[in-house]
Amino acid sequence: MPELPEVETTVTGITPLISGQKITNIVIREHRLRWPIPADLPKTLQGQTVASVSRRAKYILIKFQHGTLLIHLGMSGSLRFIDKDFELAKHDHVDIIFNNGKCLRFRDPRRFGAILWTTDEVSQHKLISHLGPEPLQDDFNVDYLFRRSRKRTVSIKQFIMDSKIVVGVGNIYASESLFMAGIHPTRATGLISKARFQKLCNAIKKVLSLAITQGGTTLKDFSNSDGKPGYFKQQLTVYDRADLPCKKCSQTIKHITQNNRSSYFCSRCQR
DNA sequence: ACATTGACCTGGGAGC
DNA sequence: TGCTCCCAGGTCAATG
Repeated sequence: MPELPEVETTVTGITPLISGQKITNIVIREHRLRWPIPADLPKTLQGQTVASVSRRAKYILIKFQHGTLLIHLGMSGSLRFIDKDFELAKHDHVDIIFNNGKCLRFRDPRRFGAILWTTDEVSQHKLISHLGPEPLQDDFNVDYLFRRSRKRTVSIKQFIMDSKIVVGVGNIYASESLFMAGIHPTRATGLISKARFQKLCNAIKKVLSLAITQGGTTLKDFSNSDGKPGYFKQQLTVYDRADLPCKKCSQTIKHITQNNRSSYFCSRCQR
């Protein structure tokens, strides 16, 4: 269930557990993810020590002396830190095994995720180089957002979900942020005032950082066999609340489809 | 450069 | 029970 907060939580969770640990082996049971897992990955990483763990957009970056492992969780991926002999489940595609008997296990039923190796500077990587700023950093601000928005005809929801504009705003948090900012999801991006972009920018930062806080409490135990699906559901103000009353004004929440993705909004609170 | 659409996968739930 | 259909938290590649 990975949006940015889930990825961030995963990174914070596994960092102290795998940093400085030496890989003894990598077991790949299924190579066919979004792109094939490199067949020589076990050979590449055997005996190597984890130098650092970080995140860029929704990519988990595990750095070694001579390169970086890029992991993306796609729609249904997860990483768990467990004993290497922990019972295998369906869709447990990859084990990264450490010399302390522990294991980072990648599970991904839909196989939209990715595990790739690069020896280049990560920021130059094909999947990373075109990405926009991180939403929680200072270069994502109203001036930037307003400048990029001019002459754009797409709806504001599509715009904030465009990773070239800003990374990490997935379908849930797009709806949530637009509600908080009081902006209708179909509104044409190029016609929105700077004042409203200020609200939107603040909302995106607020919604994501709040969700990260929540994720940190519910997913903190990475040795558990299972994550907790829907943990954020109680916090949602509009997402997946079609036909339910708006938490602010009681108006019925509406559901529409934009570019084949669900959008939820309150037609009274959002204009 | 921008906008739109299809593609990649499996699983779960609704409806019959 | 079982079938079909639809939906799902992502994002790249191809096309106009």
